[in-house]
Amino acid sequence: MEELHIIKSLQAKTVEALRNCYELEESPDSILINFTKKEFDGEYTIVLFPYVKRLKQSPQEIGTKIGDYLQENHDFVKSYGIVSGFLNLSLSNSYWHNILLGINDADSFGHKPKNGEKILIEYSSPNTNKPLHLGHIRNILLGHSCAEIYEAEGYDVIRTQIVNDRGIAVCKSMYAWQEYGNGETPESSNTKGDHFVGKYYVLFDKKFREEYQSWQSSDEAKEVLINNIKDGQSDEAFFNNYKNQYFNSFSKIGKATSSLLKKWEADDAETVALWKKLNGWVYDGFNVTYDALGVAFTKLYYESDTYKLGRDVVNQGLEKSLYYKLEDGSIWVDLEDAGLDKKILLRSDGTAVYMTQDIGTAMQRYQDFNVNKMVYVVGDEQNYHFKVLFEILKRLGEPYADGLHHLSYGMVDLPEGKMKSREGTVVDADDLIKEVITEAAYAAKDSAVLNELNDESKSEIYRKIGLAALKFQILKVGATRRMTFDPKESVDMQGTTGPYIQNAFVRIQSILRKIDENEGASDYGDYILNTDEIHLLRTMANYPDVISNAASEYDPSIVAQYVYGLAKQYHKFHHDFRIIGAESESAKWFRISLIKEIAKILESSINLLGIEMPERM
RNA sequence: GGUCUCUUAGCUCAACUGGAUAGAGCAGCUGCCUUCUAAGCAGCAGGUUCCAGGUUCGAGUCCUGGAGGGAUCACCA
Repeated sequence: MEELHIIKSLQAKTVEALRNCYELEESPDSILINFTKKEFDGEYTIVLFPYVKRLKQSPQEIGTKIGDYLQENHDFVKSYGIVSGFLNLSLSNSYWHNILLGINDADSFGHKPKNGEKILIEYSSPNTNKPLHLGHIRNILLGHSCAEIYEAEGYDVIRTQIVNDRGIAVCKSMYAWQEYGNGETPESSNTKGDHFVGKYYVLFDKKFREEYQSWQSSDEAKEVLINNIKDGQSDEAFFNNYKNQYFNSFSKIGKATSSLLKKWEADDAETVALWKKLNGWVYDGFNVTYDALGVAFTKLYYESDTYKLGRDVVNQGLEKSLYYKLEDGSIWVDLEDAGLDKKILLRSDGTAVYMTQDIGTAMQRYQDFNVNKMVYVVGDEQNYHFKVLFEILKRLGEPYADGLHHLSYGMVDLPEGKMKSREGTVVDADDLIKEVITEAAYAAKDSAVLNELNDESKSEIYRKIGLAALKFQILKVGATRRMTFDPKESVDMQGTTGPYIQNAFVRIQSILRKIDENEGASDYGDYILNTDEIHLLRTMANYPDVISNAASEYDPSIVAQYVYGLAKQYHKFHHDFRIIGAESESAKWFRISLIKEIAKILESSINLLGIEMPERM
């Protein structure tokens, strides 16, 4: 369906015009074509400035020549107008009819055929010691949406995570549960598993602080204080700083926790069983949240499996003298010629650091899936880490090194400022999901349409609407941007929101339900489109490019802006024009096929954001 | 302090990657439901695009300097 690619086609015709009129060879991509501003006539605008100097003619002259050429040689160009340096083209009525037919014929308009390429996308990747929060939601939605977008673009997509299931944090929950839990379980306490384990993580912290507090008045503490305090430092400031050292050197429960970690690393059966039990609860909890958000994964990677990966690769790098070894045995890579620093890859005791694991994991994934592209959806606080990782993989000559991308998204702030777990301002994912659904139900309480439905259908609709509000609010913001999330706005259902878009779809469905399909569409080929219809078709025809653009930018907000724009255009059209009661039979049937396709594109594009359409609302 | 990054209407965000008079939503004010779903539409008001220079036909967008926020500079992950 090349004909549907209006801009590409116009670029090609413009190249042809420049060649035939001026013997000027231009590449199609260099021809700048925009949507015509609404205050001027026309649909597409060719920017003429670039040729003014080279052709030594005025924009008026160049525009006239190209305009005349296009009009004479390509009958789909109906007319043109020149305003300052812009050549505005109007396309013919039959051309727009063909566009609509083409969209209708397309199997799944906007989606590209399989291109045989694979892409792996890593997202979510939580720690297993506390429940998911608002920050994870942004991560998950971005990752899931990118996966959908790449699938639409023709890729095979592997959705994955690296679950941070090991380390001292997990052991804290384990210790606290063992010590204070009295055998309590998520079932016995009727608590979601991740929240249950998170409770013990918090409890650990509380117990530790209590222990630390009382230790501070001991003789031992006084001695430490006298020997280590800096001039001018208050006792309080000293102890605040000393927390980690206390944990490692003096704390009873700190020692107990470290010993759990050592036993875990030594594969102690009892410890591993405890670890598995708690992590199992956490996973049960996470899965509930993933289900609620409608996301799933192809394969999960666990740090407990991968944390030893990468070490032998480091030794290989050492042999190729990509890396060097210090006297203490630690191994480093020097990336200063790439504008980066020196980075440790193996500790002096021979154990791996985070970077090493990531090298090993990337290789593992390549082995597992033979992918040429890998995307990491990780917050922008790790920008430097990924620069280094990608540079190292490049130097190792990994075959996928050019296909690596860090989808670096900005942190989510609240109107009051940053989320801080210490101050209890972290927005819990499950609470938030529940809240938006409740709010959607509340907003619908007076809806005559919905009140006719049974409870099950109603709550399904509330779920779709509430999640749409939440997801759209997050995804409409450019992925790399830091964003402010106002919970009050997330339950807003008016304006630039998910429900606004759903409503456009629902209004179409409502009309289509009233159509008697048996009546049969009369031929509407002679129907003369009005400006609003042409502009709708122009937006619709742009959908494939929007997907491609969103994919190459790794940015779902491009799709979000698009689908909002289409919904907005439709709402106005719906308000201004009658469809069933149109002024003529041909207008009626043209509009019916038009809105059918609008509905399909609205649904298809909002699905790329992980949002579902209700039939009624 | 070094490096990276951000700053657009009262608030939250756009601006097709250098193109026409910088656009939406929210909040505020005003209209429009016996007519296909008003979770809608239309209107009013709101701007020195942080500041100062530079590049060119043309700058919110590019370059330099400055101000203010954020991130990061571990043998943590």
